[in-house]
Amino acid sequence: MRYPPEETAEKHARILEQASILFRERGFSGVSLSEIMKATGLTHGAFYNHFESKENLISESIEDASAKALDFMKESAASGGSMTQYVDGYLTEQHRDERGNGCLIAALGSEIAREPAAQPAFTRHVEGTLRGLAEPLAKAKKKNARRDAIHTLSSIVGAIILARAVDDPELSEEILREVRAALD
Amino acid sequence: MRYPPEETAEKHARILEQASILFRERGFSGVSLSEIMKATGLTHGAFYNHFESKENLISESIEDASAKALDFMKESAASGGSMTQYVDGYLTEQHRDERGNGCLIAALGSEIAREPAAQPAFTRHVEGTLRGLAEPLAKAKKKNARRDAIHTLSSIVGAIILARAVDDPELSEEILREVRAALD
DNA sequence: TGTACATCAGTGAACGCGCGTTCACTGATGTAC
DNA sequence: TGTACATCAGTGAACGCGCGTTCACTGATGTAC
Repeated sequence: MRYPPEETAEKHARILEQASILFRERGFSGVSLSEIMKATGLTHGAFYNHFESKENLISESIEDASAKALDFMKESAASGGSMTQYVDGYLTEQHRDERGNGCLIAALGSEIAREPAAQPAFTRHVEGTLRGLAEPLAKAKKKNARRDAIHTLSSIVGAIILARAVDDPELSEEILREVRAALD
Repeated sequence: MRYPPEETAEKHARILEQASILFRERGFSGVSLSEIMKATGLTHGAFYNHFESKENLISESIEDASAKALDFMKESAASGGSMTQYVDGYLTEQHRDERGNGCLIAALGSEIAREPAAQPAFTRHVEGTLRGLAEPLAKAKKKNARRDAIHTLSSIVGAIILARAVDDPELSEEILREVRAALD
């Protein structure tokens, strides 16, 4: 059945959005195309009208999620948000528990190395995030802006991964709290 | 065919070792039991003479790899190794490229949250690593030994994950170098 | 010490299952005249 | 403006494949007498 073009484009966007949420929640191999299509409200067969393959969807969904995340970062920087504010918002229990809508790097970082198709978009995302962190520091005439951005990003990504991996709620909270304190 | 008990125990240990290498290289769902058994020099059917299930193997292999890693850490601390030395050895291109023999936390951290069976052993491993990092600091009468250990572990885990994920060799080296510099 | 039998860690075929992908078919939308 | 046809994004059955797991069978080792 044929559909109006804007409806098709909207479905394409919805597939990308659901895919990027589910991938962050359960990893690339932990989510099937059927699940993604069901979450979009379609059946699995329709997938290939929108994408060439699962690999293709993976890289497009990272591109999409990255663009949204970098836009968000720029907005918050434009409205005067500091790096400390960004860090404090990042290292929260809410972010820890909302994998699907959270940081791409923390959710998929260790799987990206095994998905060559996703690496270019992911690398651009990391570089964009580093620039977003370093820019305000450089403007404030801080020394070592780039180094601080790299170290801060490594710290908060590592901290969220540890806080998510660990079984013990107290240890998990301690990790978030102490890394927040260390970076303030 | 029956085998001498020591031979059976040795095969059990070899399965654990190969599994922990392959899991670190390609993730839990990226490795099949057949591959692990082939790496051990056996056929897949023999697996169930040694383990109850794949889930069971996952948690035992983490326990095993954790014990080895913590032993190594204690030895290097006993022979006078400082935290800075540990960090500098951790943030190397060699460690980045040798996933299979490298840090458990960096290789599997973001997958552990989806493998409940593996969480208890992993949590003990994180706690043990933090203690191994904090102890020398506390002995040297440093303030905030625990906080520094948590922040340092988060930083180096995050840095290795970023350095592995990124496509661009220069950026990858820059991440390792700058986080080393920031922690010295 | 020798014989008979139980044990049990191997082998490899077979199982059901879910996956990514393909395909024949449907029918509303857009286009040509 | 009305009719005839091409388009194409859906549906859902079907494909081959690799997975985790099971099972009948094998035969050297350990045990009982």
